[in-house]
Amino acid sequence: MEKHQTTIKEIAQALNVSISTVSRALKGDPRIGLRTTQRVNELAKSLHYTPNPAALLLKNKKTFTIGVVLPYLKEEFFSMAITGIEDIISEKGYNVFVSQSRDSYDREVKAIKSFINSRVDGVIVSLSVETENYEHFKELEEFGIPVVFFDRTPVNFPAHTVKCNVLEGAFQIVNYLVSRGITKIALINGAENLGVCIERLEGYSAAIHKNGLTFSPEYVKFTNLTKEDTEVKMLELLALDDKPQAIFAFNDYVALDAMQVCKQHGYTPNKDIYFVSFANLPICTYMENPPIASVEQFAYTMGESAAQMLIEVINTTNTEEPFIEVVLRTEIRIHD
Amino acid sequence: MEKHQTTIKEIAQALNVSISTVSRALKGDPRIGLRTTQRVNELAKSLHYTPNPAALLLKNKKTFTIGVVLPYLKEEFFSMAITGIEDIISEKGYNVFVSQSRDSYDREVKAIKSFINSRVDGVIVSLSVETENYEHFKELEEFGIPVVFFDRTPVNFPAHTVKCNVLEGAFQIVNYLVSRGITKIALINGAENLGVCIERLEGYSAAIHKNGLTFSPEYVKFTNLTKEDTEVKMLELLALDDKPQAIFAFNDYVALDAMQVCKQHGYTPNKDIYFVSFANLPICTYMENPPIASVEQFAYTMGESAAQMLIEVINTTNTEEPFIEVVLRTEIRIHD
DNA sequence: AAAGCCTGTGCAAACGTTTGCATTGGCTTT
DNA sequence: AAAGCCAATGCAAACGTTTGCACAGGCTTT
Repeated sequence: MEKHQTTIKEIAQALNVSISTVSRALKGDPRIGLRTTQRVNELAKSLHYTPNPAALLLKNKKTFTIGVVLPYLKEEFFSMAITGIEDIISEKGYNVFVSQSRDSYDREVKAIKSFINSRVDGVIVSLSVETENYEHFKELEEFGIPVVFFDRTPVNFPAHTVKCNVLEGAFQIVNYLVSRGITKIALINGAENLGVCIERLEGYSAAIHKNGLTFSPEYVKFTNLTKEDTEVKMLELLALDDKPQAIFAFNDYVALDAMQVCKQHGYTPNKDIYFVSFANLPICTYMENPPIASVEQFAYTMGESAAQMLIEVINTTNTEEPFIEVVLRTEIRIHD
Repeated sequence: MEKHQTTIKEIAQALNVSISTVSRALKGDPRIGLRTTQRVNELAKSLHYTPNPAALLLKNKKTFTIGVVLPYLKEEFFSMAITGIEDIISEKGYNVFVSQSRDSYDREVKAIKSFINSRVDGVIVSLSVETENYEHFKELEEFGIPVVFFDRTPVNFPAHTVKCNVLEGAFQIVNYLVSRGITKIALINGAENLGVCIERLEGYSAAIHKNGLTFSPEYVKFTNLTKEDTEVKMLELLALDDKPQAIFAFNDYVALDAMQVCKQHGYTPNKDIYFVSFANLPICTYMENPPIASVEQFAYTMGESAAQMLIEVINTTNTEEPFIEVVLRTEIRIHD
């Protein structure tokens, strides 16, 4: 009903001073007399005055809004990351637009365009599996909107990034398996266009070689992360003459999907076939049979760190800064 | 680097016409000549013109932005609901601000205040467990910002709401247990100030009475939804002389926490003690031992429906509309 | 007592749009 | 050939702020 929003002008009229006096009084400008400043602030408070953000933007060219595009909120890794982002960003007085790409390139592009339209001050992205083309981020650049990528970062496209040391994590976890006497280790990786997948593969093969094992291409599968595709790839592994003793999965979701296939075919996960993965989702603590080890991803920290970095970049006037890359340390967790 | 954003004014100068002509041409005003309209649109496109939202807001008093506050994104119910919201809202050209209350009243209030500051066109809320006081929503009302509540709706506070028929669902699921010959049924409910909890209790006791069983107060517990509190309440139930044969949990998360306590004390869930719950999270399909039955919550549909309702309310000029209440039908799912 | 100097305030332009109300000029009427 | 008309366009105010500059009046200097 009371659709009315108080303006500076009304305060000015009520107090019989000029608009500029009110404006200055509200931000504590020392040129305004103490008495006036007080009266203005009191009235503003009692009238529930809040500055109109549109007017501010028009003057300041700043929306105090950032956009976040990530694959799926329902994946605990991402919902935790966004919590980290939210905590940092809201502390600095910003708001967060959230958009899910659901691993679709088109949705990701649409989200970015919409962020451009609403003139966000910056964008945080974790790429969809489908994304191979980075034109939409170049467009962002043309508008002077900075971007920070986290976890799923682009390949051959210099940018501000936050990720964990995937290569090292993959290396360590494969090493761990070998140390337990397991030598036939398969990898169910994500799509090859994601940097994090390439690094997993590199870490995996480095560990294989370092331990004097032979790298078998038929042990390396790529899934597009859907349950269906993961099932297909797992079945292929089970159909091999020389079945793997352990599966290193792209993340816990892939591991869970793969484990189901095992069960359906009479194998007991982590007994007949061991599983390890990336992510270490809290939800796994509820499982009967979680992967026996996983590489911690520090989702919350990654979100915080990306947000922190974005704020810094936004506040940097010098536009020709070099790109910042943060790599979080690696930790592997043993679950049994 | 190219921080510049094209304005209508620049297009006007380049084409040697007035600003108003450009403005009208861009929106296809029939008063502008075909030739001019074409030239304007071409240039606008090649210059990547997008209208400045601040200027639009200043004129139209509309941000095409809505705010969503909900407890935890990491709970699958909420992340699915927000997907439904996003789908509807983005289709209508709106953007979504997301904020998590993490079941804290203070955070919820802060989120609402921040939405007021940024002049969102509407707000969708699912209450925190702590919320008993609705002043912050009254403030929203004073600013003429409509609110729609979903799932966790307020008590004794008339508002637009979307929820499922919790009472009926609770009734049916308790009935189901009784039909399997189980008569000693405990309820681990959420906090009493949430309407959805009151309804669970009502449905539970209705089913108890209808089946001629006696209602035992010591079988009814309230948890603040934290793992710790749920554990305490579950232990209390296990300590009873007359232990319950089945637990009806507030939702799947509470059920999972309670089941862990069972296991730690040597009881096998769904064998020694049966579990049923609300929510039916997809993640439960990965569990060894999911609750044997759950009440479907239709998270995505609820989100869609809330968003749809909000858009309608926003577009209603008549501010004195009665409050709309949508109640989704109930379905229970049997898992064994 | 004139000159200068603070202190406190106001004016008006600017930000990028939209829109009610002119204004222009060519064409059709009579 | 004057009057009138319509199509096409332009002017300027308004939305709520910020801010460089100007101004008034009282006070201190000489």
